[in-house]
Amino acid sequence: MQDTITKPLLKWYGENKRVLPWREKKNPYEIWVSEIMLQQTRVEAVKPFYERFMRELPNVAALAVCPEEKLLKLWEGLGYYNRVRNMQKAAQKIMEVYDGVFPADYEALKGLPGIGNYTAGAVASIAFCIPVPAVDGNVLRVMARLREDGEDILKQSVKNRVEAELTEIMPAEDPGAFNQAMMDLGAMVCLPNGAPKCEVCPLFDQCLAGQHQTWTEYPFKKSAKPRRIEDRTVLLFLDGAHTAVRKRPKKGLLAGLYEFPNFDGVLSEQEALEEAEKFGVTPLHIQALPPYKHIFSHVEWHITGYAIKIAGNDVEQEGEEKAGLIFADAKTAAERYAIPSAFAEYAKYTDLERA
DNA sequence: AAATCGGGGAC
DNA sequence: GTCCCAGATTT
Repeated sequence: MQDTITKPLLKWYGENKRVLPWREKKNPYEIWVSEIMLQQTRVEAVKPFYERFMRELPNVAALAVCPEEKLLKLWEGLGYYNRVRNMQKAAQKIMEVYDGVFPADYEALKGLPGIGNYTAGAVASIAFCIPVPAVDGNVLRVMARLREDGEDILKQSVKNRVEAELTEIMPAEDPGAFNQAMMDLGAMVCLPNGAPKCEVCPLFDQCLAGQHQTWTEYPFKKSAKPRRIEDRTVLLFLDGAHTAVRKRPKKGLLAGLYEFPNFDGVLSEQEALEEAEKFGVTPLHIQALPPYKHIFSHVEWHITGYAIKIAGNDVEQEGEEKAGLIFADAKTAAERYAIPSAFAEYAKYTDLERA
């Protein structure tokens, strides 16, 4: 039973595997960084972030002591920002508890912040040749189709069962290749949307969904709860040289990142001007900006934007803080502060008055 | 078990 | 619009 899957799979992998930056080397740090970035994130999206991150922070020691602002800039636009904060906590733990050496142990890896079953399996198998499975969305899809298993793949019980099944058939020689082969198969052949390429699949002969052409039914996922919609109003303060940003709270959505001042609900021009005055600036003119819809996983922001020209003498110096706002040159702000996409959308209007 | 946490590409 | 991506953590 084992060979009917592993043999053709590994043969296919040897001939078709993708060339990826993190596959060139096998040191645990490089594997780990790639796996964290790849959580819920497509390979093509990760590539440029990975190259830059490895250049700036080439080892555990460098990551452990990196200032948070720099860390967030390196992650800016990648999303799920707790990933990088957890990664730094893990780096610090490795320095302190493991004397700077990555633990070559599955359970020890799972004990590091941000490393769950999947990532522990991936790092253990790829970097340390430990025969443990790495079950991600690709693997769950491949397995559901192979078995025509209609259970909800989001259920923990299903993940546990798939892990157990794979543990039985894992080859001891190169478990990393086996795990990556399953994932490459899911990403390149057993496609999530549209028709899978069953005609080139090395596992077609043992795939029930392939044989019965029932692949549209697998994997099954309980439909997600609809996102709630929130109205927000963003204010872009402009005095000809500066714009205003502020740091978001330490917890919750986009924690610790920077934003343009914004408010719950849809503010009228009058209300926006009143809010502006509370910051101690003198609004001279207000202009509506194009509305923008930003979609997160579980919430959707419908954003109303205003550009508000303020008196030039409101801001006396670069980087000045005033009522919780940081006034800075737009270009400087972009270089210094991590601004997530929802707000970066409005950064393109910072030179509005010069137009 | 359900909710939270980003962003973007493919259809 | 929908789906889903080399998921983990908190509630």
